[in-house]
Amino acid sequence: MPELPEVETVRRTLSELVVGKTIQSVTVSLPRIIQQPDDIKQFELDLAGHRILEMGRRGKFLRFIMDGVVLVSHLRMEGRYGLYQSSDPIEKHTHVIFHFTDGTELRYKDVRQFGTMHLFAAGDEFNHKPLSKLGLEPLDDSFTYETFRSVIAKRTTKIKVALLNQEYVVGLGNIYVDEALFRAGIHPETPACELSDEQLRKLHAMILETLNEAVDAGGSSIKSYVNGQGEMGMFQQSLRIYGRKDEPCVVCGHPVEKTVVGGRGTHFCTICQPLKRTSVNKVKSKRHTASSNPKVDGGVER
DNA sequence: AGAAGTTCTCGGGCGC
DNA sequence: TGCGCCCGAGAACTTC
Repeated sequence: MPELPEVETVRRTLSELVVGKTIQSVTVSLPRIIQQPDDIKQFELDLAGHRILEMGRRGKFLRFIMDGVVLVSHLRMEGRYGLYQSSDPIEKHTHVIFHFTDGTELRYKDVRQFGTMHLFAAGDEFNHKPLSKLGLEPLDDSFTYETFRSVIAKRTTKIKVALLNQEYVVGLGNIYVDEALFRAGIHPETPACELSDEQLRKLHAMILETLNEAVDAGGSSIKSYVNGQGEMGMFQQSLRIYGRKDEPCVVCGHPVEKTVVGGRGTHFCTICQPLKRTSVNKVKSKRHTASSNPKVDGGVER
């Protein structure tokens, strides 16, 4: 599925396509997509008559901000949105349709049926799952080296796994984690707590660089991802390590390796991203009271 | 057959 | 021993 750059691209596209439109009715043909409220009929009823004011994003979640309600949508692996005329034929794997008063409709398609939608009263969405426990927003001012280190540096898990955990930093998925680690020259299986200050700084910078470049390019398109207007993102051409198994490393020419880390296919270069077993553990300088959770929300409230 | 861009849940291990 | 945190494995589903 889309990671942050793809979701951001979809958000921008949907801003152009559906902001200002009023929902006349909603049709749900695959109930499992709707997580909140429990009752599908209630979901359909609660949305009818509402106007879309703005498109927001929190991590990989889209927010349809309406007058009084907010629809939180996650595309998971293969969810896609498209704007259609009501007369257009319904394509396969279309699970939710938002019928607008102007005769157009926004359709949600999802081959693997993993996507989710939650409906909340406006402003209440951040108080509940799935948005309540999300970590730092990497394109927000709150994503400084200091806040990044505060959530990552003490983790004993592999750095790739830590970066994929949305409770620490949001928006990174399998592609961009591999890309950022490659650019930073860090082996994906390095325990996060063994990274030097210098490595963490480099990693923080490369996460920003990779995500910003990808957003500017409109995201990547590995398989089924297409933005709201049906165009392919261009960043795929800029991927340096992801999907390049056995190809020569763009830096050193050594064949790119692929393994499994945290259950995910993982690409890396053994030369450019060495796994140091030396573990010259740097002393964790003054760690604050470990138990009192400093509540890192980095929320984009408003 | 196995893997595919994600996340949730469950259970075991570890430290306090 | 008990509790909480943390981590790894498996599951959710369809397609190629």
